Amino acid sequence: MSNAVDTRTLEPVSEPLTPVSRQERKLRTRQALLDTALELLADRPFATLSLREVAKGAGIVPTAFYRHFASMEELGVALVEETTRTLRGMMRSARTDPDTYQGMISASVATVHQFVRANEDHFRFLTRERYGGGPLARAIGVELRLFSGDLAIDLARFAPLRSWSTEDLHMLADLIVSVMLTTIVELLEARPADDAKITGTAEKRLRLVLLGVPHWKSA
Amino acid sequence: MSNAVDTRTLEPVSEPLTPVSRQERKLRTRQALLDTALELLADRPFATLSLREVAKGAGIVPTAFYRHFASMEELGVALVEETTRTLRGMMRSARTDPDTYQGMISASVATVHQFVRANEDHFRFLTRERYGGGPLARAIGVELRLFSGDLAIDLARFAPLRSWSTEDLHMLADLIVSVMLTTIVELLEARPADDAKITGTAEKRLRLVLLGVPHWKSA
DNA sequence: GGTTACAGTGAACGACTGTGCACTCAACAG
DNA sequence: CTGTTGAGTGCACAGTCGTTCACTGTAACC
Repeated sequence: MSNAVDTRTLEPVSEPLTPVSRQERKLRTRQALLDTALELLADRPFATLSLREVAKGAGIVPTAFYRHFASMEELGVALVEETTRTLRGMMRSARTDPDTYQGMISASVATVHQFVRANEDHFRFLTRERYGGGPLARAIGVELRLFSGDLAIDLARFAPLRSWSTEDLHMLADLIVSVMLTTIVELLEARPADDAKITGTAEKRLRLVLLGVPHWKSA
Repeated sequence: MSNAVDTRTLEPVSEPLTPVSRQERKLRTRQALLDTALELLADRPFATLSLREVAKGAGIVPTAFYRHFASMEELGVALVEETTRTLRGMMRSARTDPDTYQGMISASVATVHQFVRANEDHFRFLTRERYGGGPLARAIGVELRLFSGDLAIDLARFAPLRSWSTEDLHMLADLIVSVMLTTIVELLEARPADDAKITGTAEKRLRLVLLGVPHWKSA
């Protein structure tokens, strides 16, 4: 019930009695840059971030930014990688033994719910930039396709889907991913009080989709 | 096969022999502002547009912009209204007599395809800003919910859906809308050569969803 | 212990931003 | 015909932006 991944590490609690090595300091400022960027991104698109404010938020002077990234776009790519790790963690966590449909559905929705609430910034960034255009959207698109591909492979292990063509499996996986993305956006837009209703609807949608599976003919 | 809506009217072909009234000139510059904005938005989010470049594109000086909109945000809202008209036109065009599922599915997908290709800028703007945050995303969200509500009412007329609760009807409508949105994004990201494949997949997804309908129990 | 590598500094640049203000000049109302 | 209205102009302003360059101080290396 608590295998969420939290990457927030803004400040170490203890003073650096250990004088902290040089490269560790560097890594720390790099992470501070990523963290403040993600924080600022809570309510605006990436393209409106300025190098200067990210640097200021991380506590360094603007020009020092270049010691870590060649440009804001490069930071954006790093951000995609970081948030993508969360996504993969979620997938790993949701992978379950071929059980009943209903069990799989509610477990998956619960996992999504839990990861979204534990890493709101990451998912906000991902869903916001997914359709935002530019290189970030493309990078996220690639990642989501990989994700969907993995899901297709997982689905192939279920008995009723053994006979499906890989094309149809991908179609189903994409459908499920798009339902999940919709759910994620709904969660991010709502107050946590409405979580139960949203996850309930999500489960219904997935049930309806999977209800068609036994009657599918590829035509 | 050609009831698409094209709002592009950058320049009138004929010289204004009719001296054009004052308010008509004003409307024309206003439209020029909206048109250039939409054009610039083809490959970047709205938040990165500057008042100055929109004004320049419309052929007026920056300060004259304020004769038409109090701020860029107000122009954005007007843009949402404009693109939303296209969306409603699409819905009107897709409304069809309760026929076979398959007929309804392919007709709807064809309508979406046709409208997207005829108004790429509008749909690009809508899908880009839908998740972009800020007041525009909220305005678009409201509009999409209306759209989904209308669809739910239409769905209620189909025999197999007569007995469904309104809640479940909304769930189904949302599901269909999200499939359609996914399809729209795919169309906008792909070259027109791949249109057939994309619409084919879209039809499959809808077929699968509707296949579950007869077996649905709200549970 | 002397030297080097390098994260971070601070001033400066040219370009671009939104907005205020006084203006022009043609369509309109009386 | 005369006076008013208002879309569009031109200048000016105070900020912010990304990026340059020469610099400082210290951890790491031989």
